[in-house]
Amino acid sequence: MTVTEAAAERLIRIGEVARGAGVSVRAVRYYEQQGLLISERSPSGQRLYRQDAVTLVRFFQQMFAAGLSSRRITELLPCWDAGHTDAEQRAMLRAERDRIQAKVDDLQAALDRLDEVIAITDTHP
Amino acid sequence: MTVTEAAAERLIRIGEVARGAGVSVRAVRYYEQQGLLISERSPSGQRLYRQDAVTLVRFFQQMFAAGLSSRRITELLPCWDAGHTDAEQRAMLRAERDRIQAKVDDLQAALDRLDEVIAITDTHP
DNA sequence: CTAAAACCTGACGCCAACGTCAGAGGCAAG
DNA sequence: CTTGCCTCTGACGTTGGCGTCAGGTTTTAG
Repeated sequence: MTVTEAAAERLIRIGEVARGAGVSVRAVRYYEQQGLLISERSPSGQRLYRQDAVTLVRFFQQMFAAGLSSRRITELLPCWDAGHTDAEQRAMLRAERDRIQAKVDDLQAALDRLDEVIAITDTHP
Repeated sequence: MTVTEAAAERLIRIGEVARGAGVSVRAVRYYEQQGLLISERSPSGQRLYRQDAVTLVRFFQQMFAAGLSSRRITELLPCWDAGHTDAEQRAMLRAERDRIQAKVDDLQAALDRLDEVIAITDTHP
């Protein structure tokens, strides 16, 4: 692989991104609209993404599952991309972390209550 | 306390339920509309709840936080109320339990990723 | 008695992450 | 060439757990 080949990375279309990350094409368009993804356009107007977009979309899914909004994710993306962080971003990171931890605790408590009932209903069928 | 006093339990109005459980009055009405709560009515039409409605509402909040829908909760309420469970209900209980467990795992993974970044950004300020 | 606080029934609004439909191009294979 | 799949823009629909406003009755405190 030459340097010029490395520079001219292979670009992929939206369908490949979607299949690769296990989401819908619509979702990928939505992410781009929200500023989470950027794409070049082919002469005919089709979106062309870098290959790491797949990894990125998986990461978005994980953050969504953790309750972060797309807006919050865009605000925190520089922390990954560039390693750049200011005080505000570090504060947001910790706030989100604490929120998720609290959520984990809540879920664990709910889980315990369900397990109680399951134990009871299994011994009284 | 006599038997008749015990039978004629003190009933509370919707505001007391809401304050007691830390939710809005609107939320309590919504729960009733969804079949999660039952109430008698005063001659003038005001809702009168049993005192344990407060505990019940707190429980609903916990289940909502765990991702159960009001519909699902109504389907599982007999498991608490009467201790009655059929095969279908036991299956739902386990399904919800597994779903919550999976969610906990997802959140934990997200938490770990955030902690990674926090560690990095704290050492590279 | 009266004024404030609490309650009632509708009914519309909200938000976020998409789903879905319509109508119109674009692109490789046989 | 045409068939069939992929992609485009734009825009409305969905879901759930409420918030909120309107306009009216009831209860309670002083």
